[in-house]
Amino acid sequence: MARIKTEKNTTRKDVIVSKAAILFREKGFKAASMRDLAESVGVEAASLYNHIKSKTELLHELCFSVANRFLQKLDEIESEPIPAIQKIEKILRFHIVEMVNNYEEVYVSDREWKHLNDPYLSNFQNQRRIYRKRLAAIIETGIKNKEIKQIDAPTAVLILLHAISGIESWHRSKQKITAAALEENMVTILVGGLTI
Amino acid sequence: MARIKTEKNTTRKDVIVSKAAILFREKGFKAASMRDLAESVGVEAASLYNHIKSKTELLHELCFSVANRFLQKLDEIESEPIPAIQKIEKILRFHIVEMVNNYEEVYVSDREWKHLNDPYLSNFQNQRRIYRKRLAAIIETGIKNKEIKQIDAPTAVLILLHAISGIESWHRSKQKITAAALEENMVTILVGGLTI
DNA sequence: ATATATCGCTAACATACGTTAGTGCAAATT
DNA sequence: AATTTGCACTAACGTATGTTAGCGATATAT
Repeated sequence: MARIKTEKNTTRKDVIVSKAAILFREKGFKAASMRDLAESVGVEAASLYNHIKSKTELLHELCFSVANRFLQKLDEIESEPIPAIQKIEKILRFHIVEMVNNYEEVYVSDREWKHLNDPYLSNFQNQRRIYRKRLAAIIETGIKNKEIKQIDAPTAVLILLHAISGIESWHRSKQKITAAALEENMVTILVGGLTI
Repeated sequence: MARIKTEKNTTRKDVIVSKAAILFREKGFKAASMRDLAESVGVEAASLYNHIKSKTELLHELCFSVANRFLQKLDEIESEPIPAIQKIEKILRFHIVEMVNNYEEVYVSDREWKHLNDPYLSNFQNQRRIYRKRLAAIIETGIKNKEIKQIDAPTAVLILLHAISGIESWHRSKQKITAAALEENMVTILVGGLTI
């Protein structure tokens, strides 16, 4: 009877959640079974339920912890007294760093939220919609101030966010450039594409 | 006993495949059941097997028909005697139009190929890898010819392809700009971001 | 009109799944 | 040292899943 090993300041639940992130990314939420998860944690499937309420709870946990991190950062950046295009660049860099360092969670939150159940589902979708609107508003400001090309702001947001999720391919690729180089390249192309 | 209705030049299998595309996009491959599909086709689940071999066959069909269309177009564009940046723009526009008009299939091919089985899986992954390398090669040429900024070509490819998959959000959004406007905006930002 | 192939139906299968109940050991608390 | 709590185990449940078998009706070909 080997217990789940925890490091300092991590509960057993944390261990399960982060193993779940890996699994959900690899296989997708639906295709990843609780028995898979149990194996990767080193325990029987039923034992997981001493720590979590349900499989979906794992997805909530992942999706909302990521969403909250991004929302908080947006609050912070929005209130800084800097030009719109610099705000966009900061947000972009934050997304990139998050996607590089917290790959599994961020990826799952981005791709698997469909499998949330109501009321969490509509909640998440709302947050997402609002988040994008706030980004679009920053871009609109940048357009008005002639920092940014005259483009459709929602389209620009969509490009930015999805381009970032492309870091998935970087993670999978064999011959990776460094994370720093990746960041600079992405900023060059994307901020360059927006700027007049 | 109502038969599956077919239009001219479409087999009953075609009907099933295209309904499957819709369903696989909505719910994901794993979460979409054959009983769901049967309902959307207007038939009992078992009846589907008079036309298809398996659920996975539906995914093959979708993934490879999309992949082949893109490969063929790339062949065509690669051999045109035009500057690299114009090739990239043409490919970009093709992707956008495909994603707009054949949304369901293209989306499924892009997001659900993980659930293919070998040997189809490795096959598909190979095609994908090669496709991206060919795009990267075009970009490299553009860089050498000083049409394109000095950037990491694979990163540029990753941005382009993933940005395009963002058209998913456009499809879902309530207040859509026109497809033509979407295309122009995307080209402006992305080609603009690459060009010196 | 008759024969044949097509195709949708019902019934059922084996399997995989998420999850619960109940037991007993080991760690934490007193 | 005694007691309580935490946690992993085995066993099993109900349900949903992909798929097959076999029957009968309808459309197609002769």
